[in-house]
Amino acid sequence: MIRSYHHGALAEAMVDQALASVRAQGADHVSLRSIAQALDVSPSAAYNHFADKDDLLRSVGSCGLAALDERMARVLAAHPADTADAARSRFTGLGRAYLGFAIDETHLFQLTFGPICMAKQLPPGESGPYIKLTASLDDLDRRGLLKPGIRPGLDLTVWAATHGMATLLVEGAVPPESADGFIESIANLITK
Amino acid sequence: MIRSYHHGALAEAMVDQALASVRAQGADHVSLRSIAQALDVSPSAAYNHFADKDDLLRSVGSCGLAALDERMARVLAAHPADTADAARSRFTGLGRAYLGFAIDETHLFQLTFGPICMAKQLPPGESGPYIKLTASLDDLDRRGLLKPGIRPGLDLTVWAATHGMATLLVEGAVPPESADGFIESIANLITK
DNA sequence: CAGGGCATATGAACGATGTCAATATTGGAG
DNA sequence: CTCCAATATTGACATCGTTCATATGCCCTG
Repeated sequence: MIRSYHHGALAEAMVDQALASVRAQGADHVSLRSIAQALDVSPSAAYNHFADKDDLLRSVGSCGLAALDERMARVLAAHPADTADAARSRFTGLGRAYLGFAIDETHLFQLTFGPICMAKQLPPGESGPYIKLTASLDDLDRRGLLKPGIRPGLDLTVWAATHGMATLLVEGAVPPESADGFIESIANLITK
Repeated sequence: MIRSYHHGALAEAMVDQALASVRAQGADHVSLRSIAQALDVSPSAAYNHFADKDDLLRSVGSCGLAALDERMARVLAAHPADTADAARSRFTGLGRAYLGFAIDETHLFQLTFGPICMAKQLPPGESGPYIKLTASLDDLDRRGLLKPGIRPGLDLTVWAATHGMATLLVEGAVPPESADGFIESIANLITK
């Protein structure tokens, strides 16, 4: 089939194209129609695979979350897990990966953690990034590297701090150079 | 003039109406046309006073920032500034005001700190809320209540943390009940 | 192999939106 | 009183998300 009437894998193709468009222009400036046009498909074809434009964007957001998770996974794979120094490196590495994602993939970050995707999606407590954060804090705690008595609720505190810094970076409220210092600052606050 | 041809104060009226609409439905679901219709004015009348829809929304965002600043100012006015205990109360009070604004005025918060308003606006380092935060940290520092050596860069760290928690609250990623515990957790991390 | 059903795509249409150009109205300064 | 500049209107355009009726073709049944 040279150019079959049926596309065959429209769903994936649309997510891919939407992902590229979001990366390039940001979710607000991406139209269903332009995505369809890029795939040589009629605009209404999308509705066989997605309920909404928002439904499609949510799929793109999942890719964003996966991309972030992969960055964090790479950090864990790169650092050995044995020494105590490594425990701290793993923690700061995870933080830098989070902020790096925000800096490198501004638009995708905005979609992934924006209102469209956050509503009606899995509780972030079960997402890969959050689990990795929790595990890293547990690791620090097990080795006695945390300041005493601060472990309860620390997940949320650190997550909020990192996520907040990421949004400030994304909005240009703060220059990218401040990212590393911020991570170091967090690490200094929670470790002895 | 009973119903003059000219409105007379369209600019302010549109900001007021837009503010109300944003509070009710969120900035994404507010249209220029509906605002104009609510004021019995033609849609294009707006363009005598605002360059864009975004330009109008930026004015609404300024109101949001002002509302937040007022909440924080009320906290400072309510707490006496003399005792050392009060210094800590002022700090946590400021944080609670910030999160309270996010919880009570979800939509307005999203607009005020969203991409539309953050771009092309005053650097947040000069905004009322940020200045109040800095002053509060200086106060704690002056009284020797901060952990030693952490003051440099603390503004950014605390701001990011609080702002991050606010966005998580706003997106429903975290329940409102966790707000107070979060503030306490931050205070415990930075004070002796 | 024939044929029919079902998932998939099309096309035209609707209502709404942001924006602009041309025109009309008015209050107030000279 | 007259005329101007500010302000509003009208009408139009392109674009958007979405829906409905219709067309297409692949696979499964007989």
